Amino acid sequence: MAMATAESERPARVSGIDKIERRRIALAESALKTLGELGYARTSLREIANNSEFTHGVVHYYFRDKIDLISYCVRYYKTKCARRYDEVVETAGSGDELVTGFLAKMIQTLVEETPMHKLWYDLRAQSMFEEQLRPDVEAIDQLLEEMIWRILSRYADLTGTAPTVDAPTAYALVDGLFEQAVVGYAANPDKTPDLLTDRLLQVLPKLVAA
Amino acid sequence: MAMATAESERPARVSGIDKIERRRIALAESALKTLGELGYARTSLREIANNSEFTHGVVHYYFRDKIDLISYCVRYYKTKCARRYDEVVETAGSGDELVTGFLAKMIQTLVEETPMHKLWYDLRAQSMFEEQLRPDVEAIDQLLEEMIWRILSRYADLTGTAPTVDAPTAYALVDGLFEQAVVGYAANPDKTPDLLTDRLLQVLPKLVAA
DNA sequence: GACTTTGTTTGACACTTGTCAAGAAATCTC
DNA sequence: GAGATTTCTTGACAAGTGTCAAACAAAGTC
Repeated sequence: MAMATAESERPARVSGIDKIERRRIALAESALKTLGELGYARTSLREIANNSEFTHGVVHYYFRDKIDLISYCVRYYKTKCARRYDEVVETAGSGDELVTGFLAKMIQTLVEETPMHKLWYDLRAQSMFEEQLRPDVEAIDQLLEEMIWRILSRYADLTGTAPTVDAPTAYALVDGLFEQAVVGYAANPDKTPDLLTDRLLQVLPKLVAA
Repeated sequence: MAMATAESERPARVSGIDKIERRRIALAESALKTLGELGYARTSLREIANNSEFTHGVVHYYFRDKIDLISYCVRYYKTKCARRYDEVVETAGSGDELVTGFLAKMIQTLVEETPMHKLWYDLRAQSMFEEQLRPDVEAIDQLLEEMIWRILSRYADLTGTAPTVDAPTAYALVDGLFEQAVVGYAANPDKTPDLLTDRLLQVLPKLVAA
């Protein structure tokens, strides 16, 4: 019973670490589901535990505190989302094909993973008030910026042009449109995907030039 | 004791409704101050009351419940922010002058009213989870969109061009850049204003064409 | 087998939250 | 002035929070 307040002490067992990591992932996945539905502010550790196969005590066995859990969730989440368009970027043979594939994937994730995107914008807002979230949020933002930049660069390549904005600008623009769509999706799930497509089609060509 | 003497501050007689409205505004202003600092999630009614000259019971005398207060705050806030650039739009005599004035005002509000902007992005995120906030948030979004559109239209006029994107698109783009700046301002208050200026200068000309 | 380590449940703690109500104080009405 | 009305304070409430720790179960080790 010496480890009740688990500091930086680690159970020195390799297979154990693996098992621990597995549990943490399971907890994180469950937490992400709840977080995506309720948002950061309204999600409690008990609620997370309730929507999982574990009890609320287990959460504290695997995570130091709430921020530690959320932090882990955010980091886990980021590994799943920033490579979403890689295949499209690599396989597209023309500018049009790239744009089409990119838009299709973006609409797909907007529709199928709405809760995750809502959570992301929520967490980014929370990071303005909760310093502990900032590093993780910044890291994801960086990843997303690079993701957009890969797409824009490739698009320029395929169309024999060059980007006319830098990476942070391109990301902010596309992200602005996407966030607008995520927010609007709640009120208008039917129209929103087409609107987003339309708007991106307006904008993308303006971000490159010969 | 203090009764007979100085009453310089107290308005002698105000009609009941007016007085109530005055109190609500005072409460709202106090609440906005606290909300801007702590964010929606971490702001309690008691905290609001503590940072004001009232006690926590008064809040419930003037507002039905918490959402009623926040709602009122949001509506009060919106009346103060969406006309921020009107003077610039009306007085600018050339495209350059308009852009310069617009950028100056935007940087100014970014720096001087950071908490309000943080709160706004927080509240917009919360509205995705809390339905009662949605109507107010939508109304503000609409106002901001119109504000941006007035600027872009005028800019087009002054430069003998026409906008090449529609109003929602223009708003999403500018808002994406501004939100990026608000989030970044916490980590990097020195560089951020210049970066935002630079990025807007990159983008604005692309939103009009002859 | 018995013993130790690891994992889990359960229940408690101290605290904060929104809400409300009873009464005090100030204000208004006559 | 006295009485009625509005405004405010205070204290309480039930519910929910993060956190922790002691009892319990399981698994691993000798």
